[in-house]
Amino acid sequence: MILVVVAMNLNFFDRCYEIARQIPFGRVTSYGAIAKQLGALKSARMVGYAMTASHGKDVPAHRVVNRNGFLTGKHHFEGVNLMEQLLESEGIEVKDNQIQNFKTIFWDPSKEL
DNA sequence: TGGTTGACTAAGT
DNA sequence: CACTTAGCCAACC
Repeated sequence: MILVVVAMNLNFFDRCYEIARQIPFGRVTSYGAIAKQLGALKSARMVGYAMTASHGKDVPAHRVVNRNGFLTGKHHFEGVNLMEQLLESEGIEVKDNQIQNFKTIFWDPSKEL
């Protein structure tokens, strides 16, 4: 068994990326929802942390916000407006750091994946 | 190498 | 209803 790594499940971070990558265009989800899908509801923090390390990867981190729809991670993007702009370019309305109609465009990975 | 920190959240006081 | 505690765990100092 040389390739133990192959059989190894993806790391927590990588799993976060896998989920985040599947968020549909124009939809958003929360850290907690992703964590829940990973079977680690109480590890929502790690999801957010994973997003911090998601730079350079194919992860639409801007579609992931906290459970209130607030853009708590906007300061981790290049410029405080980038995250907001990306969302708005997808038809998502953002006001005062909060996603409007969050409940409506919320994408629940545990239900729609 | 141990303590602090953080893009979170739910439950308790 | 505002504030605190607890759980999670990698990165950083």
